[in-house]
Amino acid sequence: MTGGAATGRPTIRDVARRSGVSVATVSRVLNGTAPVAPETKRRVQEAVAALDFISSASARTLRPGTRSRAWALLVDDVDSPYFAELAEKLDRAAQDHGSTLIIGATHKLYQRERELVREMASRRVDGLLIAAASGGDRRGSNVTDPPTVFIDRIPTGVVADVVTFDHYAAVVDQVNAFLERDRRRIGFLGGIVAEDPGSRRYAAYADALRLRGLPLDESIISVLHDDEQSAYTATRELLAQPDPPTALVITTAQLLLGALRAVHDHPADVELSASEDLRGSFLTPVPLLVSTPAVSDLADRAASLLSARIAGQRSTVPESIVLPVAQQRRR
Amino acid sequence: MTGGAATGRPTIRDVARRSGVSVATVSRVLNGTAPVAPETKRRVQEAVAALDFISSASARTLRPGTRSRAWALLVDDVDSPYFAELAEKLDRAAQDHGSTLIIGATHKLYQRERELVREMASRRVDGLLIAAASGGDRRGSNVTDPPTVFIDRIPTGVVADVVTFDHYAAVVDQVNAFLERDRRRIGFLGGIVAEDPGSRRYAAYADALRLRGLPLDESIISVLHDDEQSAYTATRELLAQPDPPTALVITTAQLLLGALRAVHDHPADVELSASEDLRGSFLTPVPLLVSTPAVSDLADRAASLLSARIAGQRSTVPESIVLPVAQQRRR
DNA sequence: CCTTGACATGTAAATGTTTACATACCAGCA
DNA sequence: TGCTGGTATGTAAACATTTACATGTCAAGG
Repeated sequence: MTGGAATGRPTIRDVARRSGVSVATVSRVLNGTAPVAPETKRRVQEAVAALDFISSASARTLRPGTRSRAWALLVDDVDSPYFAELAEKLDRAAQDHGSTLIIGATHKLYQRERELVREMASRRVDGLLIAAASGGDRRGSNVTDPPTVFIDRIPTGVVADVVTFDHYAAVVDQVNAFLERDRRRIGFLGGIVAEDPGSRRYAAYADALRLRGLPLDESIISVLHDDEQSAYTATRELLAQPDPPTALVITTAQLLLGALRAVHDHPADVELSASEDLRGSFLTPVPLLVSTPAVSDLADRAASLLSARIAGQRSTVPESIVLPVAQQRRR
Repeated sequence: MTGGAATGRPTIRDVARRSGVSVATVSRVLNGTAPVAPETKRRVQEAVAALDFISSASARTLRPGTRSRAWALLVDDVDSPYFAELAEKLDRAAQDHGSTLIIGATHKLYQRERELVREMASRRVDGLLIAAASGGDRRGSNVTDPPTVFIDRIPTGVVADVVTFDHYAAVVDQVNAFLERDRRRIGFLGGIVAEDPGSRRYAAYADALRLRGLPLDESIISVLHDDEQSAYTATRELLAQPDPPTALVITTAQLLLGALRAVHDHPADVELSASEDLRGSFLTPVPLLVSTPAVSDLADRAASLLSARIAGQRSTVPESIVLPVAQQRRR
């Protein structure tokens, strides 16, 4: 039994013993921080291989001034299509910076988000990427928190680095596109999320109509839970009215899915637009305009902003980056 | 400046100093491991709150016999629809077990997978969930590795815990469903992945045909890269032949997407089946039968198997769980 | 009054790694 | 010979936390 402690993993001491040198020398071989005689180096490497030694990140991180080489990403849910692309890009970015990405899902519970922030702080992550709803107020969060970048969510009560899309302009574009196609009775289908970016989208819808002198008609506005079934029901009800909308502005992918199912099951003369895309949206039975935010750009910007913060200047004034959103016609 | 080391975070010493007790007492208050006088406890908690003290997971994990309370999940890519559901469930499961899930993407590179396994070992995760392609041979991996459960991938060269779906039976069911509907000229569209589960699916397709006395016709079998564009082209070519297939067995969601786009753009008398579903698949222009594996069951089984391994019996014989796959008609 | 034991708290060792500092050796040179 | 300086290596402290062990106080029971 050469083995170290209860974990069963060999330690640097085991390697040192086996190769007949001190732990310092082993460390130097491992990190190449100082010259080591070729013969010694060979013996150490042999021992490392034989024992399958893997140094403990915990012990390494313990020393002051050392990075944990871990980034944390907080999202609402892991299984949203928007998240998938974001996580993919951020994972690559973190990897490019030699770090591991730790993902936490808040399920839109602010309480859970706070827990996760502490959890990540406990793991001493080098940086925090928050793409979660963050319903609560962030005031009072300590300055000793790790550097944080908010992604597509504008936090309340704190000035921080933010990278976001211009969701407002995107919805305005959608409304204008409808008007150009002579669709003037434009309804709205959105989630009840009071937070960003849902609120920005509704504001854009309302403002765009007002600007064109069109009335804001509550009978064709539906604000509901962000799930497919609710959207299905709501769409059917909206379209079954005496004077139904001829176009619908939809916010999320979930809602789009429900609306598509509704018009698929019960054809209607309506056009749709959505702020999130869906794989397979080209199969739409009705004309559809979707926003295709460049999520990979978003991720890149967030990653480089974060890595800059980690690298140094925490005193600099917070940055706020707003990316434009393109629209794509699916039919 | 009460602050501790370079990280800027207060340490347990800072809390001790501020509340006028020893570090041991602070630890006891934090963990409730021993009785502490009410007044003392109050003072400590006050100091903890004032300093926003969060104990270092690294330091805690250092002691032998201590869990890191982290699980690692290795997947091919973060942005596959199959992964999303899996990760969501496993994240919840890990949380239920008081652990954090760390996700790593291998991008189907075996080299990267090996790196990640070491990386996770370095972070001393309590358990490893591998849902990645694992093209390589796992022989020689050290016994001191953390407890590992393979998810929907049967590793070569090692006996380990495995939870998987009966993909073979699923494809056989698909073929039989076609035959019942008098579709006898059944083609195949699959990824070139030599590994599991792609290989199992092709075997099932071939066996099912053979069993019914049908020929294996290479002109309606297409094995290609697992991306949408390849599938689009391949589908068009298959259907443009003199004697085109009247049905297509498709493996992945990516391929299904391409095939759907092809038959959407160029209608044909063909029926499809797929081993993975797609949100919005109900919009299919042709009859479609999809496998709907109960991913949440898979995740649950994997999680409880892993947690059992972590809890104790590593010597027990490896378990192999195979879950059945249901089929759903989308049209 | 002395002993016993419960309870509250402190001291210090231990965990795995890195690194500042010390040591040892050896060649070159005055 | 004695010094200098470079190279290879060892020693031990530091990091943040937990915990075995020690210490001290106090009340109850003899």
